[in-house]
Amino acid sequence: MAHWLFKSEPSAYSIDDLAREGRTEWSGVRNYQARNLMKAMKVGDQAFFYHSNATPPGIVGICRVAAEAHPDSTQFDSKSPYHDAASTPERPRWECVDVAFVARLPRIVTLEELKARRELAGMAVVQRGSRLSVQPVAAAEWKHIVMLARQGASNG
DNA sequence: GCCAACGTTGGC
DNA sequence: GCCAACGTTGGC
Repeated sequence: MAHWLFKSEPSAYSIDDLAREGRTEWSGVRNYQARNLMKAMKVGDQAFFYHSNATPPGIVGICRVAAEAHPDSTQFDSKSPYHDAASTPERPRWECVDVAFVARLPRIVTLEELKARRELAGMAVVQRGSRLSVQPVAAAEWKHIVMLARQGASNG
C-alpha cells in the first residue's frame, strides 16, 4: 500500500474541515505532476494531511483515498476559480481522487522537525522550493513520522 | 509583506 | 525549441 502527502492551506481547507465533512473531492489541483500522482493512487492508500502557509506549517492528520482518480468537476464549472476552458467532459485535463478523514495526529509534526530528521531528508516537502502539492511518501518515512507524532516533540 | 523557487505561457 | 515574462506557491 502506497503512502502520500496532501498539502492544503488551512484557510482554504483544513483538517478540521475534512473531519467535519468526512470526505471530499480533492479538486483544484492544476499541476501535471500532482495530477499524475493522484492517478496512481489506489483506494485505501493512506496520506498525510499537511497544512501549508500555516503557523507553523506541518503534518496535522491522516486521510485515506476513498475513490480513485476521476475527472475534477471544477474544471467544467465556468464559475469556479479552477475552471479550465480547454477541458471538456469528453477530454478532461484534470483528475483528482476523493479523500476521507482518518485521524488527527496526536500533535502537529512541524516542517521544522521534518527538516531536522536525517531520515526524512529525501522527502519532497522538506526540499527547498518544493511546491508540489501532492507527494509520495516512502514507507519508512511514514513510519518515522507516525512515531514522531506519538512520542511527542523531540530534539533528537 | 517579502521574495526565492518553480511551472506555464507565448513570442520569436 | 528557446527563453523571458509572468503568475503562483509557500516559508519566513
